[in-house]
Amino acid sequence: MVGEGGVEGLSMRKLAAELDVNPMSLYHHVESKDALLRGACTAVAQGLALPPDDGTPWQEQLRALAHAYRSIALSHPALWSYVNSHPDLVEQEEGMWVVFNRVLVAAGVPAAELLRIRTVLYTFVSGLLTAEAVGLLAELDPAGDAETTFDAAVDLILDALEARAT
Amino acid sequence: MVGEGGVEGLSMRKLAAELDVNPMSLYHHVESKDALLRGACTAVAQGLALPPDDGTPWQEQLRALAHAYRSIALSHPALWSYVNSHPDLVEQEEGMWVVFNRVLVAAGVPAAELLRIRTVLYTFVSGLLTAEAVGLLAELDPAGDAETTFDAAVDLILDALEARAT
DNA sequence: ACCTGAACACCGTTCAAGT
DNA sequence: ACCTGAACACCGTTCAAGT
Repeated sequence: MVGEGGVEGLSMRKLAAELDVNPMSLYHHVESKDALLRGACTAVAQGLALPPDDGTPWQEQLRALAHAYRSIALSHPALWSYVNSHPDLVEQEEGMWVVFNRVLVAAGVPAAELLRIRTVLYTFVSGLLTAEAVGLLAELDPAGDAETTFDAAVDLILDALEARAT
Repeated sequence: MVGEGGVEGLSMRKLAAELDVNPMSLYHHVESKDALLRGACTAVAQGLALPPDDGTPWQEQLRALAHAYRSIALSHPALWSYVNSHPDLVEQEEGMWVVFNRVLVAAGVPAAELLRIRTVLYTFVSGLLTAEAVGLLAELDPAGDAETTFDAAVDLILDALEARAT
């Protein structure tokens, strides 16, 4: 909500100015700039629309999870890149990891490899979204449409998982 | 070389202090802090060991390229994360993209999909390396070894490419 | 309990002045 | 051609003092 403007141009002083208040008054409601950003991150993370555990095939659920994640990530690119450089914040996304596990198990990933595969797939998607958020995607594939590229990426992951299951 | 110490704690003033010189003297040799960082980035990028075009199978060449990239990326994590948020710097890695193209063509990727596949694979690997550089990898998969995780990731990509080729 | 002004220790960068 | 000091417009944060 605050970082809506630019990227990381948020400053306590500007924020205070926008709120018509003394910069130092902020420190009565938040411990530090980092604490404020963390709060904002967990707030937007709440908006992640996790696919329910109905009977739909795992492929569809994985696709749904990926798109839900893309949706919130790109809704606040600045905050998301902040999350991505703060491991503890990523790990804190409890619900997501639970759903991710469930889907991968359904996909036939053996328990011994679950953590590794999950981590690899998460960082893969995370890398693509970072590229999109930062404008790298448009630079590397100017003719391509971001959404279809994302779909292609998810397809590629599904291919790999299915190849691995057999 | 300069950013060896921490992450982005490099400041023109500290750098000048370390060089026992007036902070403002630096601006006679470099246009700005950004220009300096760009210079450093292209300097380390020179060290990328591209796999030669001998007859070795594309799988091996792709693996070699991936590991070479990981090697320079992790040798200067701070600079690399700087590169990753500056699309023009990424694109500038001419030689790498040429080799990447050659390998993907050898892997049977049709010309029409080359750019998209290449972009997706690059951002995938980039995401994993970012996770490793920032400590996210260790947090998400504490028991895992970073190198074997990277190998697994490359294997997954090879699986997907092979599945796609048939 | 909340707010405030002054202050501290930093930034990147400009610019006029020196050698 | 190179260096320099002072200055500008910023940061996040502390702290003593106010209401």
